Amino acid sequence: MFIVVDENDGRPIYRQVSDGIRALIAGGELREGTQLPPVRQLAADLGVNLNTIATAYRELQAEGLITVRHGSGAVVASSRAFERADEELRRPLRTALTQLVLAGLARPEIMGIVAEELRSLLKGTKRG
Amino acid sequence: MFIVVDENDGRPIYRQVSDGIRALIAGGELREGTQLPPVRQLAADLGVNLNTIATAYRELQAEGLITVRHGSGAVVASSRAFERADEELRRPLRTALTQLVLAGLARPEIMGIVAEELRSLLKGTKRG
DNA sequence: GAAATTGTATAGCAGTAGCATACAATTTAA
DNA sequence: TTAAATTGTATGCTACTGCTATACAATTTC
Repeated sequence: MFIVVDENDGRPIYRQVSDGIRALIAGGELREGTQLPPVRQLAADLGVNLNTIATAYRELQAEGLITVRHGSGAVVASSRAFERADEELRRPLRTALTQLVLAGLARPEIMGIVAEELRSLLKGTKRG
Repeated sequence: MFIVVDENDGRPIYRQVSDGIRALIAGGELREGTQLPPVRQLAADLGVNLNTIATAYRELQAEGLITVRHGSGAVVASSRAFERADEELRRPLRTALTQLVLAGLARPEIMGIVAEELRSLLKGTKRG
């Protein structure tokens, strides 16, 4: 699977995994009904423990994005997460934008990067 | 000081503090040469331990944004952080955008929110 | 219904976050 | 010039988190 874990990425591994899957769902690469790989397989692919993957799956399930069942496995349940507070959605955006500003980028440059990232994220979805 | 710590914010307190100060520097509210409050004072204001603030200050110093000296205190050193890899700047942006997409927002809505946040962030700076 | 497949629970270890308290450098002012 | 005040730093402790290894349990397959 189409996900990488990076040692020097500040995020914990399970979050890197869940973030990666979120991006795939948001981008339409993983559609509702699609079966996710078994925790053991994805764990082996990424070279981590199966419990780490299980944690990622549980997080996604808590957001309503996937369904996890014992003997079967994990399936994409929706491409829409449970509703969240506006502030909660804006906070990480602010943090990211702050770093871009501190990197010395001007407003139009920043808007360009955002548009570019959003385009690449949504590549393969009808929505936009 | 113009910063809040939120229990239910996933970030550790010292990161909430450093992020808050970063935003103030990026937005021009804190200019080069401006003295930051002593760790004890800011700690008392926010109801946390002084070491938590000290950790935040050290993080900002490591990025070149402030200068910390023993008997004196912390001073804003620059409104430009040390250079960072492009990927490192884009990653948190992607994560934030993903959440907006999963919240069901369409591309123009998302671009609007981004523009709005960027505007509010840069309010009070000449740059843009 | 036995074997294989798949997620779950438990236990342990290392690292992180936060706190209380003691220490050290610098500045202030007597 | 030195004592007091101010300001950051270091140490030690506790709770929690992230990750792992291993054992357990539900479901599916044959």
